[in-house]
Amino acid sequence: MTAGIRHDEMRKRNRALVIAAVRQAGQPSRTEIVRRTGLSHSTISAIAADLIEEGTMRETGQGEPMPAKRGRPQVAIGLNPEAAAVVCLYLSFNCLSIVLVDYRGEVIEQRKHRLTTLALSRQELLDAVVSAVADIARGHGRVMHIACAMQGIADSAERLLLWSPITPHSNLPIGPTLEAAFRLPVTVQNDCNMMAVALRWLNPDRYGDNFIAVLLSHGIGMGLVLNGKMFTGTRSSAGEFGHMVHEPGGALCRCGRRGCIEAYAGNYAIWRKALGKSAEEPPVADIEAAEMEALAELARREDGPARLAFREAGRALGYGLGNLFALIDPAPVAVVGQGAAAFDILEPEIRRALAETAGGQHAEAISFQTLPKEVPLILHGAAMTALTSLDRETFAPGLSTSANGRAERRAHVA
Amino acid sequence: MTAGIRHDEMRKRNRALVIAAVRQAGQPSRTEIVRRTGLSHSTISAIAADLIEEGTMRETGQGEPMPAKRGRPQVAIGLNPEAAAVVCLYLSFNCLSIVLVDYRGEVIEQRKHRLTTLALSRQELLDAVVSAVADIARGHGRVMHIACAMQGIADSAERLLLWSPITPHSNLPIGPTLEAAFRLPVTVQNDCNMMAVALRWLNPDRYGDNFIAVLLSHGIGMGLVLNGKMFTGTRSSAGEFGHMVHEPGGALCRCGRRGCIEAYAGNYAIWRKALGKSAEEPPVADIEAAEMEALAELARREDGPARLAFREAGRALGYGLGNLFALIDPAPVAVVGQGAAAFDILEPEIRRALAETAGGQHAEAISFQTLPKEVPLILHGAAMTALTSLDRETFAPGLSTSANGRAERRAHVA
DNA sequence: TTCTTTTTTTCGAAGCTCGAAAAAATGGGC
DNA sequence: GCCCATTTTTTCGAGCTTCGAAAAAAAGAA
Repeated sequence: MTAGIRHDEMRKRNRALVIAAVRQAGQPSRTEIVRRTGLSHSTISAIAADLIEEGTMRETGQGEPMPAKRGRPQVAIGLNPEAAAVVCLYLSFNCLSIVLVDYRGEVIEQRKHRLTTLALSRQELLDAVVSAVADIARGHGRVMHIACAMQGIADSAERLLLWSPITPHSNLPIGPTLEAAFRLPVTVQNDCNMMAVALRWLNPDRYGDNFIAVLLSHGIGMGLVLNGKMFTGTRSSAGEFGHMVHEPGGALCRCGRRGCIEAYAGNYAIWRKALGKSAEEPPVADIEAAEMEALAELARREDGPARLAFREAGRALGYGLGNLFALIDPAPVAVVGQGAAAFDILEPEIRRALAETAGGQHAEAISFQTLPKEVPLILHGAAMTALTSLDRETFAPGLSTSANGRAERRAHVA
Repeated sequence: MTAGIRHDEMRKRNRALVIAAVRQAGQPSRTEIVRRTGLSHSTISAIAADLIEEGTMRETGQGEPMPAKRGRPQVAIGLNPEAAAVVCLYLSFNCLSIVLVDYRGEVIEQRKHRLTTLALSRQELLDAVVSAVADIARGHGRVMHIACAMQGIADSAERLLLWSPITPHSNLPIGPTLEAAFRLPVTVQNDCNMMAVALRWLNPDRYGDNFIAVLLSHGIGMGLVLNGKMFTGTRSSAGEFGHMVHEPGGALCRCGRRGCIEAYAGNYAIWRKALGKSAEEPPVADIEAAEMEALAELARREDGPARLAFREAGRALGYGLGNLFALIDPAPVAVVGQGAAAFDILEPEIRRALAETAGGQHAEAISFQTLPKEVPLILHGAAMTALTSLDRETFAPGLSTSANGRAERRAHVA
């Protein structure tokens, strides 16, 4: 049983709706917002006036040069870049990428720190993150949110990094640490989920209510959007696609179990097989991108263990996707990361395996898009997560009239 | 971009909220509704008065004898059983179960028709369904919805039975046929989804926002609730858990493919293996419940092919669940149908396999509940689906005041 | 019988959205 | 260069809805 709709909440929701419409449309006119939200001209006029006066939005002359029509020209409205800023960071193996983004979503500043994540102590790792944030936020007064994306299993509610391949430590309190240091709301999310969020913003036609983002890199990750919502099981991890069992008792996986998809399709698995090593060989910690590229080139050129390795990877991925599709019906797939660069080698085998599964009944109709660079995608997803959270929680509840007082009183009581 | 909230829609939603609260609580007082919905006393008083005047709800004296407290006694409110009735039917192998249910959810009448579904022509099957509905609805004027649950793959939007093991025909237009015959809204759903809906109503504490209902019977079916919503992929089928691949290229499945979970854990698979037949043997159409029961008894008593068959079934189920849990995190499981009666034999092997998967990290913590009888569950789920649909679409939009006219005009325009 | 307590209804206030009409801002035509 | 047509945006009054406070109702307790 959800709460009933109160009168003041209606305004709050409609404000949020207007902000969302502007964020999606870029620089819509009031009339365009009317069309998108279904609200009346009068209401949009009132809400827009409020939001402009509060500094959340601003009139931006003519955004795109509208086709010169007769009649009063439309006034474009955009989000005010100075209304807020957010810091987004992506913690991955030996690398901390960090960006400062304005309220519109434009990157203000961008840095990359190299660090040996496996060697750092708990405290050193936390310190590195805190100082990177402090560093990039320095001199920018309006930072209002910090969004963290990370490899591994995150607990979004508690904002912990439960487990990650990049560090031997578990239950890292990234969220609480940042919150204590900066007194700002912090979100902690799995990197693949952030990819999915980004894809949705970048290409809503293709990535609509149901789709899958697969990260093929040293490990295998997945972000799942189902029924129009990011799916994040009970924790924020879910989508442990890479650790579905492909062959019971099969190859040794980084997670210590056997036969996982990742143990056939992760970089380390392809590398291991291509170099003729045993499937029992413990996974190496990292492989240079150039080295994987060289293996792919070799596999393209000649028949041999390299080609076999990629084939086996494709087969594991195909069966895995087929099993997934059996559960959730076929949906568009985005293949992101290192593996996207070698997708030409993987694809035939993926489709062959898919065709043998229930989910792949029309295997040829399933559509893949490849995006080799994952980092910009992940950071963009984190930024949009942070910004939409601001939209809702900071800019929507602030009512301009006295109803505000009422809402606040209620909040204190509850 | 969803539609904005209009003023009249607020009332509509709050009316729906009140109806839902009453349906869940049974016979709440107005004060109890206030507590559940978070709306004010005045609002509840007004909405309740409207709904009672319209005949949707009624005051029902004291529902349960409230503990005699001081003060004005609470007046229990309940749904008016005469406000509507719905017909729910379940079409399964050789059997058509059908019930008439009042608006409160109580069964008024209940019948069971035997028919040889595999032998019937398209038209004969449709006619059988229509005449069964006409039969049970005769003399009950207020039937307002027909809900169909069926084995197989349903297209809920078009209300077709796309494919089913119970008939050689495909794309059966069950929904359109019933709609044409009775001029009533008709819903068509997969049987396992209806089980899940029912479980949620019967035990909301256990079956909350994420859980799994598995039907172990001649075939294997699954209903999935994720993020508090029935998950029904792009069509209403999804959850083809039984056709996830357990062993690539393995045993022959009823679907014609190889290695599906069902080809190890369906009744026909257990029977085939227990009787020492080859895994290549084409699946038989049906097996008597008594015969399966006898096999289970044999497996309990002595080591041998029967026990082996159940073990293999458990192993396939365990790996399948483990792979599912890898994707969606562990969740409570309800095991329904024939297989629930033999769950004592299956469980150890299920847990053993689970423990070898990523999703089964804490295999012993995953909790199973067994419910041997699936039919009442399926019919109850269909009834609740029909009734909540009525709640929303028939009783919530009917505003008592003149705002109604406005909403109707709008609906015509749109 | 009167007082206390709890539930339910009534009543006025405040806020929101809406439709219609007015105002604003521009291009087109003569 | 002026006036009209057209489109966008704002203004204004009406109509609902929710809410809080106070009153009314309906019992048990003293």
